[in-house]
Amino acid sequence: MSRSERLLDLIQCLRRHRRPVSGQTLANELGISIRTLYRDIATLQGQGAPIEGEAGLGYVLKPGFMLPPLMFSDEEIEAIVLGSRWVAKQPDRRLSAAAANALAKIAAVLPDDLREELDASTLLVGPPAAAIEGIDLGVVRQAIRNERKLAFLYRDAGGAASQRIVWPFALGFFDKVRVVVAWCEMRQDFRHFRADRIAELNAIDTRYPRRRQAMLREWRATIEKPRGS
Amino acid sequence: MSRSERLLDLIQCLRRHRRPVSGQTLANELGISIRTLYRDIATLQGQGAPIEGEAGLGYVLKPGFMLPPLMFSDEEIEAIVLGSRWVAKQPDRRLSAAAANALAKIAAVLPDDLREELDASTLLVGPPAAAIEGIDLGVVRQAIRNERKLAFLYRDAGGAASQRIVWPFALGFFDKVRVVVAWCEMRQDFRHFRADRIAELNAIDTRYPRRRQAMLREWRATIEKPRGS
DNA sequence: ACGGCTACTGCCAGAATCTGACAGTAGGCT
DNA sequence: AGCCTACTGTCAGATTCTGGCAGTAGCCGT
Repeated sequence: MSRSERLLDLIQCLRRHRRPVSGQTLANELGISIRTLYRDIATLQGQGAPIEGEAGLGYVLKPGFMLPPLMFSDEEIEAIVLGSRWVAKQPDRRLSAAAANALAKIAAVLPDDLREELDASTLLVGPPAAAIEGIDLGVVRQAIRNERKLAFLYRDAGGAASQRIVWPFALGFFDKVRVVVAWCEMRQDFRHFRADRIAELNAIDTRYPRRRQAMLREWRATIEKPRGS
Repeated sequence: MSRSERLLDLIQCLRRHRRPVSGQTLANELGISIRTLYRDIATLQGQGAPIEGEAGLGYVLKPGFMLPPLMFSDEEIEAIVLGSRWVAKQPDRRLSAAAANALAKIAAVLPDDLREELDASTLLVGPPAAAIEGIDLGVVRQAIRNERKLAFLYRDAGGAASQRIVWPFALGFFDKVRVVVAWCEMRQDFRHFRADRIAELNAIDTRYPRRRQAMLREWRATIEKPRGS
């Protein structure tokens, strides 16, 4: 196996183990000596891979995704750029910043003439959906990722307000509104909450008792065979 | 310079030259012998790069973008995936297919557990903006890329129809409608055309006399200091 | 404070790979 | 027919990679 292939394999190995791994273990998995492993790690770090080693513990790959070399067609890259621009205009600040960063990273590796074409690109996205949301959707996304409960004050369509504790598992992006999809403890059922009607949002540190993916599947089943509308 | 770096350089070289380049030229640019160049080309082709060589002509890189290894944070990859999903739901069939392909390519290189997370991802995009456009926006995008004229029948807000010949240079994606931005030969001015009011679209094979980017800049200047609205 | 585990570096000889040169085949272009 | 080019095989020398050894330093539990 060539060295460059092995370096990619090494990243995959590090991703498999979430906890710190000793260099010796990695060397065994790759079939190389410990000395060579140290050299490989140094090479990867030199190329910017966020690998951390601590004496007495082992190596960890800081969260992040290393994409290996990939081929995209013109239209595929156009699609990615257009999509990222759309996300960049969303009101969710953290996500929008992430989209802008991703765009910058992609632009940075394109040759000059193509970068210009992207900068002055011909696919434009309309103005941000001017939904004024008082809450930070980043909190919601984090709660979803970590399967944590959320508490907030909800003002429904009629104007009546109620305090809710919910188990969030999805976030929907519609034309004008963003919707938190969650299990509502009060109603004991799946409910959708428009982000612009949520106030006093607080993350609760307790994990909710079900798996996010299972809830998502169940919820999908209920909306895919609708009986009413 | 290490071999793997040189391979990336080789791709950049091929991208710079749009027309076929002889192997000898490339070898000179990279400072290697012609024999080694052949080996490098073979290696790249083995890794899937779309390089074509023809005897008597030279090498061409088929259009497409090879992205070198890139690091993205969790949120950046979430942003890219969400954006691509949005594009995948757009009515422009070719672009939407491209977005789906790009998503598949990204998913293919992620380790299993992360791929699952993406598949059952928690960021959803609402139903496609149900604008029924009778025309193929792919034709418009291609005309923009190649700086070619377009002819179509346009029905304006009042219902009056007129035959137009325009120089398209941008495509705007708004909440519900897509808008072609172009110089209108009839009005001798910049005009916006809603895609759902365009009929009998035909690409014309003649190039329009101005540069797309210059028109885009000029048009931007006119809308950034609006006097009316 | 101690020993065990680990990350990390410098060094060196053998192994593996890469490289350039030459010779030769085959295909496109004028 | 002649020129340019892509491509392959072979081989010796240059380059790089690799594994083992020795040594330094940091984290950990006892």
